[in-house]
Amino acid sequence: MQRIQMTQTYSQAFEDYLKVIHKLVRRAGRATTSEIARCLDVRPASVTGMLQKMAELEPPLVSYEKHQGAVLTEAGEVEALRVIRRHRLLELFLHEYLNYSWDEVHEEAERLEHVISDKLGARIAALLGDPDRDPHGHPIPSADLVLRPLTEFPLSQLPVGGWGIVRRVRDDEPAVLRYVGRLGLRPFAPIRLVSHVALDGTYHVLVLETGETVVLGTAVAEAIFVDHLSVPLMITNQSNAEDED
Amino acid sequence: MQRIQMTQTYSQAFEDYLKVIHKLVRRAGRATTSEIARCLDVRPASVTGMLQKMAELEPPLVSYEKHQGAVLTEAGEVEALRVIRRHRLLELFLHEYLNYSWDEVHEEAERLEHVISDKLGARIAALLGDPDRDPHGHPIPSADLVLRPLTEFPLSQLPVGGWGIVRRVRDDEPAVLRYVGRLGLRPFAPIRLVSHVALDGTYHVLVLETGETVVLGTAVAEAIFVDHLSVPLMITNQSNAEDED
DNA sequence: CCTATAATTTAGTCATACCTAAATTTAGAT
DNA sequence: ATCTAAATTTAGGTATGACTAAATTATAGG
Ligand SMILES: [Mn+2]
Ligand SMILES: [Mn+2]
Ligand SMILES: [Mn+2]
Ligand SMILES: [Mn+2]
Repeated sequence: MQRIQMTQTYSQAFEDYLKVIHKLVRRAGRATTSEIARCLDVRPASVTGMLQKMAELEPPLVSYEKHQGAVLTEAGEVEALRVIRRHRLLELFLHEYLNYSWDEVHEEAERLEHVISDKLGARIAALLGDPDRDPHGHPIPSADLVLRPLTEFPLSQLPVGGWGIVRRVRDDEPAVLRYVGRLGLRPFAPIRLVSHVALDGTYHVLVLETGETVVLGTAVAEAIFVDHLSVPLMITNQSNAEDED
Repeated sequence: MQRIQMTQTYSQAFEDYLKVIHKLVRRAGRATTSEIARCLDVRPASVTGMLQKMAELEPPLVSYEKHQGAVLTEAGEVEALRVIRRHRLLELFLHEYLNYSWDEVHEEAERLEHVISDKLGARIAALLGDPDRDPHGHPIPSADLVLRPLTEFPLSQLPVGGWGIVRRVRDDEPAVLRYVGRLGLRPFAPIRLVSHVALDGTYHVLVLETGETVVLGTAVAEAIFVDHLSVPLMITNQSNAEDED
């Protein structure tokens, strides 16, 4: 009568490694030991040990050769997307139903993502109407684990004078989110990079909705991702990437 | 600027031990090694090791002497009630907002109870209107961790011919919950123990709302807890205990 | 090609939380 | 009071997933 657990389940640690490797592979083609260590705040020696284990599982979650870093296998990709989907659905759920602000959702989702069942994930998705963006604008993999390709790039790479539309903001620094939110730089906000002052590394950005021009440092300008907008309020596409969460 | 984490946090294993010890101490005055082992489905040797650790923490969570079993300390009682509150709030939340039936909530809550923050617990409680019963009728400790004393006793102890009102049902056996629910034996259902057939251990129970008389075996009759009802639809109190979750 | 530096891996520990098998203690029955 | 059966503890292991220190490998400049 009991249905067999078809879905293999992995430890919290493996799931966090998978998410980080997924992000780094997207960004750079492969995930190096030291980058993984930095992202997870563990020592590189610990990463080596974990990569060896993940590569020797049946099926292997990563393809790994000494000194060459790791990439995800098909199985690893699937698991990574499952965790990412749970994470982003949870973020949106906490935001929409439980009064969480966008700077509070990430930390809570970071723990919940490892313990919710497929059933709960599906119920949350249904309640939210099968959404495709989390509160920071990150794309949510579909139920069949397809992740929309990213076209947006850091605000800091917008040409001076160019218009853009905010697509997403890195979600792992609550203080950045609160600051950026206060400035009106939320997903779908049209902006214009008025100028870039190279000598102090600041970006002067017009926020169309408020009419204000705000001044951003490098850290913040690299945490905000935008698409080109040829004319204000007209949305276009383009390609490039780099991300968080 | 960051608030220091005032609230000590314990491992999942410790939290599950605390819940079980709390239940057993309520039931029998103390929690023995083998009872704890049975409840948690681990070996008694593992329990001894955990009790030793819990007793040596600062502050200790249990008071423990070799061969004498354990009781909760003040700190242990507080932590136990915090986990129990999270568990029962989660059960009700899953039931009310996410379409979980009463036989599905326990398993999911069993994992979530260890990872939700105080903040999330408070948001859920607020959304539910600070409830005092979970879907099985179990009392939810108040925000300041007061647990209403239990007055109900197993249906099997109702005198033959006596009226009762269902107060709660053990929640750890989904099949029992589905069965009992189908019979109409849910919290607040008035019933009457029509007869007890000693020779085959069955209980014949009139369910007032349906008008049906159902026949229960010992296992089910001991999983349903009731209060006396002097006359149908008039509620009274009484004392005794024994429980689950 | 050679070397200095950075990245990575290896080796050896530690803590948590479980296990089995063997030894010990307690309690109940005579 | 003694013995036996049940409960409990001790001893010795396993698997995770972290760490440090030391050894090794890769890479880039000269
Ligand atoms: Mn996580
Ligand atoms: Mn996000
Ligand atoms: Mn639990
Ligand atoms: Mn319950």
